[in-house]
Amino acid sequence: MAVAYERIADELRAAIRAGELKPGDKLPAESKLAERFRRSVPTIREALRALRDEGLIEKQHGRGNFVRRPRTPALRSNLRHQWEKGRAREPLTERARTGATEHDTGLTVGDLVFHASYRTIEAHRDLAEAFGLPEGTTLLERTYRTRYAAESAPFSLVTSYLVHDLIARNPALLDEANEPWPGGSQSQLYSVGIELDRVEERVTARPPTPEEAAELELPPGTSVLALRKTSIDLDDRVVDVSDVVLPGDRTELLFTTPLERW
Amino acid sequence: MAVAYERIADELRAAIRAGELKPGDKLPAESKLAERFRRSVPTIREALRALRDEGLIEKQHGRGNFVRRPRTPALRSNLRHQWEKGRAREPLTERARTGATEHDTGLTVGDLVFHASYRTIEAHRDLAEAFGLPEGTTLLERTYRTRYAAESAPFSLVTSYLVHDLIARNPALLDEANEPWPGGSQSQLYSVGIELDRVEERVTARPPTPEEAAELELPPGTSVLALRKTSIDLDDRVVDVSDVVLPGDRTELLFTTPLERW
DNA sequence: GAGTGGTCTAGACCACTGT
DNA sequence: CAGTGGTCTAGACCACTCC
Repeated sequence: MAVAYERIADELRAAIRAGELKPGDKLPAESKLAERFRRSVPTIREALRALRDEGLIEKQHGRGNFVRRPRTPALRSNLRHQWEKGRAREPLTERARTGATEHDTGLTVGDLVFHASYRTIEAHRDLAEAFGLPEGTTLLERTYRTRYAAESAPFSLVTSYLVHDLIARNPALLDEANEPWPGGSQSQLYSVGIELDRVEERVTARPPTPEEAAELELPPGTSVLALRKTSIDLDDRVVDVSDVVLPGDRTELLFTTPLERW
Repeated sequence: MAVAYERIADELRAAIRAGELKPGDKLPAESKLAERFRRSVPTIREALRALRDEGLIEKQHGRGNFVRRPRTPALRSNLRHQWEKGRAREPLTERARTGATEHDTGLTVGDLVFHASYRTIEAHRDLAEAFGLPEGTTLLERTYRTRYAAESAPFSLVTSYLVHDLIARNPALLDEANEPWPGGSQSQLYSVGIELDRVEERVTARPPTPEEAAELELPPGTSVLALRKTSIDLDDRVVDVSDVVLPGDRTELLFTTPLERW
């Protein structure tokens, strides 16, 4: 114990928690801290790295080290699924007005930039299990990015899988040029006669891969929420599996569980 | 670009992803890697740190660097809330048989070790907002730890808040010596005439604080799930607010959203 | 150009693991 | 004891930001 960089990190952490250093404040230069604590610069940097890994500070090359501001999180509620289900059978003009993300965020369609790309793949083991189908089943893989028009980073990375044979009845569903499909996935499934019974979402947290960190513009010292959404129809078939990666520091998932009366 | 430690990390990462280095495998010693890549040891360590921060490898002092094995996650389903509600009014003997965690995990009561401590506090702003009550309202703060008998680290850190005046009618609720209360929180609330209408859970992900990392025995390069559970009764009152911290690498949250029929 | 953080070196010494 | 990772030094040079 009593390792130098830990003592330094403890002291700075205490100052931040006590509010002596407020969000947005600049820390003294690394060379100044080295003088103050009578340690070499690399040792100071070790302490600062620990604080960065906790999400407490942010390093800005050429500018300094700053106390990080907590992010205001975007909300994603599971009520969106019921809302989307109600939307799915509405006339096109109504559906086109706004989507589930707009419903969650209170934004309008013009605030968001949307991109999708499709390809067909064969189910590997993980996906085959999720669908309850044999390995090698043909799937349609759809990759989605949505971002605020004013920001460069998308707020989620979505990969959705559909069983090719289930949706091939409506060829429009196989063409990415038809995205964004007004009314969302449930409307697409409705066009081939599928109605959802329930949605299951599995949530875990982990550090981002370098690819995810780059695409979501995540600073070091942040986590992602990994969400696997499984949509199940009235016949208990899994009709859609979606993997969603969300930045942990700017996303809040809200799940409401209604309870039956006594 | 083309920074030395990034190239080295990329090469090792590719080897792990390709399966050339399998989970549990030992990497070459840092000094060997330094020779192989013709770089100094600190540079190698920088690359290894990046891989550790991604959760790909694990450092073991005096032994070596190892490819990390994926953890098998414990499941926590929101169906537990309805299950607990049904349980709350059962006779004591029935309630004592098993709790919600046992329901989720399939374990029996003897597999788990439980600890609780109580104290009264005054609501600060964050909590007052969550309850929709004035700041300074007296709350009962309950801190819970549950762990597998065979493991030393708890699998969750739970802090629950109840409005003191709402539950004071039953003095047994104010004494931590009565924990674990058979049937859980909903049974406790039932003893003062409260029935829940719904449960709301807000989920975010972030790196652990050093205190959380120590208590949950989290290795560096892991994230936690931070869950705030709000219990709302039939009169739309918030009757319980619980903050739950779960290790991201060994927890999976499952939320099922049933949908109304067309 | 001054100030600041980013990368890297070459090596010392300590602490832990296993034989 | 040998092997390995953990901490730390003192300094060089590069890259970015801002005046």
